[in-house]
Amino acid sequence: MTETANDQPAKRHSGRRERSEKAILEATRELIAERGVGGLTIEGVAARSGVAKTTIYRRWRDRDELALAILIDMTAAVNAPPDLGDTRRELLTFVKTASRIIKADRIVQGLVSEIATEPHLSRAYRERIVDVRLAEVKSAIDRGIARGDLRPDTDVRVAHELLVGPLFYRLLFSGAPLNKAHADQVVDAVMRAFAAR
Amino acid sequence: MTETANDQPAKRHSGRRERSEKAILEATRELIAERGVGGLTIEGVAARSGVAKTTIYRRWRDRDELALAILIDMTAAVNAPPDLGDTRRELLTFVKTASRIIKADRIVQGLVSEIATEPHLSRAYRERIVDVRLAEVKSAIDRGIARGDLRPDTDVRVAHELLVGPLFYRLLFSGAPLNKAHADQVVDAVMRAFAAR
Amino acid sequence: MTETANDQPAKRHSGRRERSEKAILEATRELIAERGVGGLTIEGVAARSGVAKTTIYRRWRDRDELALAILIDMTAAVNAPPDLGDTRRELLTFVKTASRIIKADRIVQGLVSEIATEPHLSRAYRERIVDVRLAEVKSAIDRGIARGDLRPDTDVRVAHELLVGPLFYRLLFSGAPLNKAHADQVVDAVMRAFAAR
Amino acid sequence: MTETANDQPAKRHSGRRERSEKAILEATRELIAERGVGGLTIEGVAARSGVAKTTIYRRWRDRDELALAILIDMTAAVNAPPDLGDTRRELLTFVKTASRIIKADRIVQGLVSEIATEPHLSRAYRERIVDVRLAEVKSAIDRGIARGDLRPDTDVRVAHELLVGPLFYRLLFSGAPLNKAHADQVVDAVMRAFAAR
DNA sequence: GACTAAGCGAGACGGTACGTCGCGTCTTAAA
DNA sequence: TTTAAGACGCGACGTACCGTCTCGCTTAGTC
Repeated sequence: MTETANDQPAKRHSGRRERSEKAILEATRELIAERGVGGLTIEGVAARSGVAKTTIYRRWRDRDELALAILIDMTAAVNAPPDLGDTRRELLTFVKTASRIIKADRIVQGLVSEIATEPHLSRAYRERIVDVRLAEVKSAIDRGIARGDLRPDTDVRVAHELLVGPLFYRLLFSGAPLNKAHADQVVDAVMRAFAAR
Repeated sequence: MTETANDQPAKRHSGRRERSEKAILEATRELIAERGVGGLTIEGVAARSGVAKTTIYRRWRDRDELALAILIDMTAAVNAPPDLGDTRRELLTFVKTASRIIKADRIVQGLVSEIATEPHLSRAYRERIVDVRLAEVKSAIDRGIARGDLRPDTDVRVAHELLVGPLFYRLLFSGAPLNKAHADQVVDAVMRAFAAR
Repeated sequence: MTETANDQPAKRHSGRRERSEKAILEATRELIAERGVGGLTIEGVAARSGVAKTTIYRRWRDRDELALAILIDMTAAVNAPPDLGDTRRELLTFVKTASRIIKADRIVQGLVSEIATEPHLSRAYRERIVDVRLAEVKSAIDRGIARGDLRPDTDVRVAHELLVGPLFYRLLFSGAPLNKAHADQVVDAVMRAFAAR
Repeated sequence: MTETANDQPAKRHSGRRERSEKAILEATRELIAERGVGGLTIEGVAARSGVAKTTIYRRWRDRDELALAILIDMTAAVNAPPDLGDTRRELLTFVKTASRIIKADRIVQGLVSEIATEPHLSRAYRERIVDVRLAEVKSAIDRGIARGDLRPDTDVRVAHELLVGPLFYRLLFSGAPLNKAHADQVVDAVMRAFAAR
């Protein structure tokens, strides 16, 4: 299944589709960055991207789906923390990465209500983000257990919630900063909560 | 019943004001319960309450402020857990109460984006809810420290986030259930994380 | 039921309604005159009149209703031909007036399909125009019968159709001119068709 | 039924062309019958006929041209009334045939505005229909004159208008029925209007 | 019997207008 | 003075079709 010379079988006919999709996503990202998710408008995207409104609606059902696509695109780009040989460092990396992502462009803040409310978006978010993150945490925790750092009965789901829940709480409600110190505190607490012995 | 000179001196405003305010809030609550925060509309409230739109705008700047009033009203109604003589039970009570409240009528889900986004609402939410909850947790934790259950350097803010963060994460993102078992798991983890010695 | 001094009971509150209605109708008339009924657009009317689209839709269900209002307004403005003492001259006056009206601004041409097709508009047109014209013809014919010019069993409805049918046929299909000579020919034919004896 | 060398020599173009044209016209007729001319849509025709939109546009400039093709096709199918030896009967046949045609599928009602409005369609309709009908009436009237039933100076054009004008007026505006009795009344009136002597 | 050009299906695209919703402002008359 | 009533300008929604425009595939008709 190696990619031989003839490798554009997917390029069906024109690249029109791809060109306009790129323009739409770029305009969307710009608008969100400038005015927040609340200022995201299909008409605005159409105007800025030079694409017809209809073309946007041909690909995304509505405003929220478009925003979700951006969100998933941004979020999914991050990879699992590798095996660093140090459980605490791995969890810290995870938390810091998560922090960085959820702060970006205030997209999460603007979309969380729709995600929590529209079954359609809930499912997409869960499958594309929550489950992926969970798997990342699981691999780190499994290594921690193997190293004898964490107790074998550690509940990955709860550990995940304890790691990221505080971040979202600060982001959405308390307004407290998401910084290195906080990440340290959270990881320390989780390490103690699930320490072996 | 003519308006004679000697009116009740305590009846400050008019009575009309209170009557219509009551009607507005009731209609708002009903609409949120029936159709969620997204289905809450000033026009709908006016129609259902028999009050003019103008009257609503006279009291609340906009849709979000009205919804926030309802949210704060509901949330603030809950009181601090009393001294039960048992740190774990006190924290569990706190978590279970918080669970119950945030699930109510899906108001939090519908409003979180606005809360996280509008500085106006952020501040109101922080002062009226976050700080109050934090104080409640603090009193429970202080008692826990005094009893020798928790370490004296326990960071109340982080402890609070670890207690409620998982709830919000489930509510808003993962969709996992908020039940007694989960509350137990979270409280156990926090107890271990901040156990004395 | 005479109009006494106090005669503006209908002027409910502001004249805003009337002002915007006037602006809408004026813009509509202009657009029809410039570009025909086919070029009549709610958005165009809104733009030209400085009135919001919603305000237009508040008064007329859609494009066709608005155009019909203009049509009826124009058409209904004409009155029955008076008793001229001469049957032929009365019928000729009727035909010439009808000619003039139906040519105006090409509104009839643009609307006829909708009138013939939408039950809603059909009924309005019939009640507001057809029946009125019929009554006008009837009074002329009745006088003609009384004068001994026309046969007593003249069918008014058919006579009416014979008088105006040719006009509409020229207007809509054959494109032949609607002028004095044609009016004469038509009236002469009708006079002969229903001559007494 | 294999395609041997000796295909019909007359089969000029390709066969594909004819096949898709047939499919288009059939779908068009069905759509008009089901939903009226207003419900006729190029996209609908393409969908129903299994033909690409492009193919339709290759043959007809737009929606109206396609509809007109159908209209002319239906209307032109009728032939001139033969010499029946009776002027009144011949005119009656003409009127009844015209009645039947113009009621069919409400096509005339739906198209009349376009016919009256688009110079392109006006001309086509005039040449393909009006003039043809006029010739038919002329031959009947010429025979009537020859027979001594009608006056020699009978204006064929006006007679035609008097015969069909009432039909169109009923069809498009008054909504009165097009039936045998009405045809009789119209023909009687025209016979009297142009009777010899 | 193979080659080549026309005809075709598919469907993406920019565009215009639709009719709707709810916003927040404003004006008036009654209470 | 406060209210109910409701008209208004406005911005955006998501939809329906329009007519145009590549694309490659199919299919005759010619060599």
